[in-house]
Amino acid sequence: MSNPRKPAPAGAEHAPLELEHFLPYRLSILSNTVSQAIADDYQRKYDLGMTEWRVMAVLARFHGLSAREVAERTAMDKVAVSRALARLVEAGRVHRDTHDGDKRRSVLSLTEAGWLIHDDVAPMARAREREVLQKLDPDEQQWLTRILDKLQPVAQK
Amino acid sequence: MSNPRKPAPAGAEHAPLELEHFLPYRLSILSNTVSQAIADDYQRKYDLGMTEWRVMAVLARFHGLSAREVAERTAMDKVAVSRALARLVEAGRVHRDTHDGDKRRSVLSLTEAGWLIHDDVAPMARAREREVLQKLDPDEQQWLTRILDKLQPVAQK
DNA sequence: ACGTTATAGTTACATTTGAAACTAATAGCA
DNA sequence: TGCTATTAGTTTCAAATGTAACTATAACGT
Repeated sequence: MSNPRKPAPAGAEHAPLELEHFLPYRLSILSNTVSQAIADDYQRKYDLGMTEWRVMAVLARFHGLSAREVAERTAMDKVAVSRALARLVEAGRVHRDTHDGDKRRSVLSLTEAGWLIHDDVAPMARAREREVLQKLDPDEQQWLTRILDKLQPVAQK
Repeated sequence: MSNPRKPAPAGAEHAPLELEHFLPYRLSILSNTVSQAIADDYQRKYDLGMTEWRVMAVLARFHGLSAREVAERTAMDKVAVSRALARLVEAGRVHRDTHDGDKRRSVLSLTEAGWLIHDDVAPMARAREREVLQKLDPDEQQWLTRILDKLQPVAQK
């Protein structure tokens, strides 16, 4: 497999973008690869989408959230959350009650079945994360955390 | 707006995932935000999708690529490339020839109109990237590059 | 209490995306 | 040469996603 090099443009006053050094491009590939690797673990096994898994993850931490609160915690929009919840409730993985003083709000929690799935998937997800992080030296890991912390506010519009 | 804290689960032997510290989750939000910020610049102005822009970017650097080679260089799959090219050719932004010795292959290049768009969008994209990077100190920028270099192989399956 | 405005959540529609099947052309090999 | 396997690229169908409109309930101001 010889590398099929192609010549750069003739005139070359065009300053084309070098995709492979372009931050947004690199981030997007890395992000997709990492997320996909994890999703592969549970997608087939439980017929569970990434959005559904994220909803389950926050419901595992916070009891009795409303759909809107789930949306905040997952950085998903309310339509995506609504759809994920519809599937999760249908599948008997999430229980949906109505708030006492406000009939608009739902009160959400994992069911027994939901917990079983969570307790299987969460360790797998953590293990995958570890696999990725172990490609980095400890100091690189720390810098990465620090960098993500700094860029986080950019992401939270 | 008081922070609506909710109690952690009672039993607490479930070890739920803390999404906001979970690498894949953070990467995905950051990646989406950054890419979207850039895409907003050209999406409306030129009715140009991110996939189409990426195709244009590699065609600006490498002349006469085939669709498959574009797919390799953009890390997109061939179906996505095929669709992006269909739109670009239709819009008169990319010229599609057939390879001399192999009638299956296309030989692609930007048209005059394509170059005009490229020369407008590329600097905008670079400027946005700079905006993001300037949130980081110089040493953090260097670490980020180094970290991405190290994780790159993970992403290139 | 009443009309207006805002909020929680769902539904509907249009667009995007992905996987698999398909077509056309080339390559490999007997 | 002729048969089979590959490769380039497109089409098709289903699932995922985004936007806007909609329903129901609650909050607010008078």
